[in-house]
Amino acid sequence: MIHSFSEENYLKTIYLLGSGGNKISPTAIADALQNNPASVIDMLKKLTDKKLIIYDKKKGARLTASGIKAAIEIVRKHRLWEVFLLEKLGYKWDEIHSIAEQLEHIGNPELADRLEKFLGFPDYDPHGDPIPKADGKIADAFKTMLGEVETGKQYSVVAVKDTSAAFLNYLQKLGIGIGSRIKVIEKIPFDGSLIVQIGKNLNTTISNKFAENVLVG
Amino acid sequence: MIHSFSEENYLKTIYLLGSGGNKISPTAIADALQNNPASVIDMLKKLTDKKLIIYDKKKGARLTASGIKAAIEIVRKHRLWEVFLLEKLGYKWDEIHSIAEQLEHIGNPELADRLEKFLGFPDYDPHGDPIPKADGKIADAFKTMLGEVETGKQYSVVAVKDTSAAFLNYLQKLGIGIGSRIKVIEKIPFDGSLIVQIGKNLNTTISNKFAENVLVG
DNA sequence: AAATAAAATTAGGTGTGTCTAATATAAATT
DNA sequence: AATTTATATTAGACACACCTAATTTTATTT
Repeated sequence: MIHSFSEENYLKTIYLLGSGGNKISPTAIADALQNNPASVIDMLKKLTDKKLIIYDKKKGARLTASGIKAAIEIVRKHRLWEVFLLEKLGYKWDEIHSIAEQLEHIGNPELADRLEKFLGFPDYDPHGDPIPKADGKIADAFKTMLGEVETGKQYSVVAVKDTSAAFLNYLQKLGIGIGSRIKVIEKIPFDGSLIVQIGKNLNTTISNKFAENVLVG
Repeated sequence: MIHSFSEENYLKTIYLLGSGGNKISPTAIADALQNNPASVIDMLKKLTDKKLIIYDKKKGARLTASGIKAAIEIVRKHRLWEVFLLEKLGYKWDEIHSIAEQLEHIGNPELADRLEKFLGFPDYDPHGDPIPKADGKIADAFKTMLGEVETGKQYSVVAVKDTSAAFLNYLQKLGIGIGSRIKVIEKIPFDGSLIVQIGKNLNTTISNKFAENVLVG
């Protein structure tokens, strides 16, 4: 089954809104898609006809099995392309999302699998979101903040939350990137500062605020 | 200036048809695009309004300076993505074109340059067509058939023409891929067969037909 | 419960890019 | 040159995905 660019965006949006457990209303979708509830209703009808969703005014929109399958494929491609853009093309964290929103719609049956292999089967994208596997299985969202990990244990940086230039520059200065090995040596109770070990560099002190923006696993 | 997916396809088509030196008529474009001359006329009007082409019934369609610039950008992206798909994702020669037709429309100002750098600034795509540089400069089409080269001189395989499974399997069996070093030792006048040296393997005999489908430089 | 506010829906319309069918123009053949 | 054939063009229509404005339904206040 082939879906249009636009249909794919609706499926993805419904899927992502659904993970929050909330009711997926036309207004919620319109809000996410930055368009009009009337447009959403039109598309909900079309997706219902194609048996990709079930829509009920009370319960909102819910994906059918084939709708979930299609949505996960798109999310999978999106997150794989994000890894590619960051790791291979050197884009910054805050630039990859919008490009991946285009790339996720490229259609070829083998593309996701080949890309995944080329990237070394990454489990998480640079924002810390799990990359669905070819069979549709998805790991738990991996979102442990550096500020919350156990002292003395070795972790890998899997993603960052802030995308400001100031933050990214500071990351670079500290020599932290995705995949960097990091260990919290000591937590300072007074202000939540952390004394950490980054790779081989011993005893770097970082602020609480900084630690909240680094996701590790 | 941002152009639609469809406009980009017209610009690219006009550009590629133009390289043959022929008059670019609405029917020729419709033929290349597999659509209707009436649709083409509509689009020619739009492209004329946008000053991307000049259309004259007698002379056909011709790209303006800005039209050429836009077209070359698309061709550049197409050919870079083809290299990526072949070399990095391991697609076969005959699979990459249709995927690149989609990828060429991904819009981001830095994408072509970053991709080009990642691929090591390739000069030709896997079909032997030159990849336009960032400044729009394009090398001569590189299309010397193995059957026409000088005896005794070392060449590199830059592309292949045939895309059949039979041909590609045979290529693999002979140990020939893009970048393979090849030297013609002797040409047999009777049937045009060639005795060649592939890499370190001495004295492999290949047919005339085979040699016509291997492009070297 | 009535009034008000918010959300869902319908009706009708728009731009884009396509189409078919009809007509006009140009080219080729006799 | 007249006829036939091919090409170019116009006119009108359609699917897609969106829009605004009006209406209905549902939820929230009072």
